Amino acid sequence: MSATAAIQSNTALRSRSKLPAKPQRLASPCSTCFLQGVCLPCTLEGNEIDRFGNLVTGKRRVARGSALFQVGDELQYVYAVCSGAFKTVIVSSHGDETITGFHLAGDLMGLEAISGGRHGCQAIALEDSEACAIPFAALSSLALALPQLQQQMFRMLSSEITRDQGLIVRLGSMTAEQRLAAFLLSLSSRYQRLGFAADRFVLRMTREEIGSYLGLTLETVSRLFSRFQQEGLLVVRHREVTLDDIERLRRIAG
Amino acid sequence: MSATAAIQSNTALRSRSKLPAKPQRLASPCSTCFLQGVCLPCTLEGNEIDRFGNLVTGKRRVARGSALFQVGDELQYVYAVCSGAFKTVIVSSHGDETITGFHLAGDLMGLEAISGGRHGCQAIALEDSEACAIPFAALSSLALALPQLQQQMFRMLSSEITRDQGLIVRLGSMTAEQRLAAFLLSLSSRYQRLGFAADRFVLRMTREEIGSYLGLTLETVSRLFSRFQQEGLLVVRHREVTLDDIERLRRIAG
DNA sequence: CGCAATGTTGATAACAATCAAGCTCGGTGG
DNA sequence: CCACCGAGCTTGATTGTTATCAACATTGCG
Repeated sequence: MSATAAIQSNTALRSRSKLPAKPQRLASPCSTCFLQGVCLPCTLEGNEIDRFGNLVTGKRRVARGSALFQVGDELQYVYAVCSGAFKTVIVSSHGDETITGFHLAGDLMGLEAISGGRHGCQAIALEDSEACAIPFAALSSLALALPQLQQQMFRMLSSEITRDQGLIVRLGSMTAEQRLAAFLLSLSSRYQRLGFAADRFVLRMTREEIGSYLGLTLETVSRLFSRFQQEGLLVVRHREVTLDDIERLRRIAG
Repeated sequence: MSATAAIQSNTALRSRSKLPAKPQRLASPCSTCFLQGVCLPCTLEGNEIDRFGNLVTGKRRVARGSALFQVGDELQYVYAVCSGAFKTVIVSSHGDETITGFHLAGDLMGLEAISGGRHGCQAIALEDSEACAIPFAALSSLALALPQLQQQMFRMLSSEITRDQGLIVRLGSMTAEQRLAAFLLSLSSRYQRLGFAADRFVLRMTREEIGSYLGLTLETVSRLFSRFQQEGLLVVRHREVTLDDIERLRRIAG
């Protein structure tokens, strides 16, 4: 196993799912999922989790580079990332692509489609990944019966708004340096939340993808990584990043 | 009445509210509101509208420049703009302000607070305005009983996501020129939706506020207005804008 | 192994920011 | 009623950050 793989593989969380499942007849996928506590149904209890889990008809495997859903696809499902990572991309009328988000395990995707009934972006796997498909109509119906679930859905939609507005602030009024620092800190805390190290992780995306997300060119991103390294803020080797001075990164990010 | 006022006052829609209300005992505020068809309860019917309207305990008057809610305020209400206009502002740790949205009649504000329980931005009136305060807890409860209402809330949250992601794309990958063109077109269609002219309106915000929203300085915004006028795209006099070539603006906006 | 994809670094250019000066308009007080 | 004042806006000169263009290095996949 390479050093890189040792830093971060899914085994940390995965191993939990290998514990013997409770001998329940109707055990739903969610009741044995290693993402309990992070994923959508995290505020549900016992029997509610099963009712929710029974909605989740299929786990989709998505190969690196392929799409989980496409722009224009009718909204049938919202998706929860089980493993791997995705990017969501908006394609303009001229064909240029902007990445609006990176999505790790436990993140929900496709919420932007609820208003118009069709997906307004595409979700592409950054590595071989899996996502749970949750039929939206059934999810809404169940949410009428489970107040906790409705509340959680409101919260997740609202989180997406909060996240997007954070990005708006960064794009609108921060320098390239501040944006990259904030991006790295955000990744760091998300990995930490998933049980990984906060100061050492592997980027799942290219410099160009980071640039697209941050409104910068890939050259600028590359130069900034070099500069941050020179300044002793981090060590970067290809996609492997070690944050050496998180406090100073925070000050830079503002 | 000045020429400016004639172009756009609320009388266009207001007059509807002067029709005699149905002689219903429990007529709620919403059943006589001139924003029916635009506002949150727009998919509800008859009796449902009244149940919804009874939640709306108070219409808040907000003087130009004052806040409807502040950063850190506990989420008690979400707000629907009745008249006037608001901006929502995020204040960074360094004290600099970024405008994340402008809100006209029928728009909902405060949705970003659902996830964290506290408002993450402040809403400031751009002119003397009114907003309906809707208690969020009661709204959620009612949504459990009225599937149409739940659905509409999901849709409005999702619209906010769509709107924010549109702004992300503009900030991340469009030139100053494209951003301003897109901004004007967006205002245009929103005014049209409210029953006003699409090609002639009064800006409710300063150049500086437009700049903050678009990630530009006020000077750049001012120069762009001048250039657009020179190029025959529009006529701008102070806050009064007439769009003369919407088609070309669309091509610029991309 | 070879090639395409990805990443680094340098030189130059462009777009928008900053700094600066003066204008317009509406409100206020003499 | 008029003059003054200040907020908001316009325009010009200059600077600076980041984009663009270009060359080359590295990597990993087929």
